[in-house]
Amino acid sequence: MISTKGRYALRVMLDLAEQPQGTYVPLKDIAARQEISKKYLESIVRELVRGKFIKGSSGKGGGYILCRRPEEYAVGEIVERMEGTLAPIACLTADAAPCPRADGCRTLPFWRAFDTMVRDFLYSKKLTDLLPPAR
Amino acid sequence: MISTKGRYALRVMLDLAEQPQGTYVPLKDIAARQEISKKYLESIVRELVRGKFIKGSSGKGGGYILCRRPEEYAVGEIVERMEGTLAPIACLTADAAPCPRADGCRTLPFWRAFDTMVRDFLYSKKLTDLLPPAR
DNA sequence: CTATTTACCTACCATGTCAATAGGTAAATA
DNA sequence: TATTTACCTATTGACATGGTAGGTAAATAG
Repeated sequence: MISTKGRYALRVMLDLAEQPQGTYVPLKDIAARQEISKKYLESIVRELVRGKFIKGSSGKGGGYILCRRPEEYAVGEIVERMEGTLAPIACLTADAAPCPRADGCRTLPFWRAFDTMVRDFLYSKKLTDLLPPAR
Repeated sequence: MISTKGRYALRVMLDLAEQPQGTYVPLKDIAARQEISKKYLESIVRELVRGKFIKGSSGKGGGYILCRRPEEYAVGEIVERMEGTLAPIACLTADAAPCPRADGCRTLPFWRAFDTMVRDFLYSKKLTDLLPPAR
């Protein structure tokens, strides 16, 4: 299951994509629109900043803004960043120790195929694919 | 991430599918072959019995046996049984409370499409698809 | 220069799940 | 009767989840 971190992050990104571009959007407003605790969103948004997905600006008139155009974000990279990995099993994470049973494992090729399918799907979808068509 | 419950259950089912059909296979042997704690496997196997995937027989000469032919099991039903759900988000579980934000939710249709793709994949794969071709 | 607004940071916490282990009882066979 | 096997309940330690509390730093408006 995708945790709230990944799901909320996606909603924040979509919220930003729907605001007038080029202006900073205060987290307070995002929290209100999305009906998510602002305090909790802070930790999520911080991670998005670290991942160079969005940029923050302090002080009056500050807030957050997208670093790229909405169509340049794949849903997969946002979710992957927040969840730490998209791998369905530990054996397929980037830092997984080589498994001695891997050679004869009946399930490994299956999980690999599953992993590939999930990644292809999530990385093929862009932020704009989740937004209403006309502006 | 798929938990060990789902992954181990799949390995147990495949192990049974690879043994001579029609004979009861002791859990001790499965645990040894799969290198999984027999004690832990007990809880997994119990769930498989409850789900009518396998059948147990006590006493000497006892063990576990498949209820159907290997090609009649979808991987998805095994994993779904063990994990409780295949849904990627809580909103899409069978017992989910209706969400008041569902109508305007930008992400719900996306997660629904994701869910459908995952289910289609997992239910299209049969046990025999994970086994070596010739016997 | 002061007040306000905003981002940004560290620490903490309650709850639940995961992955087991411990220690049995019941059933079937040799 | 002894042995083998399934089957059952309870417990545990570690960790992740989904937050909250209470600040500091930066930027702007007045």
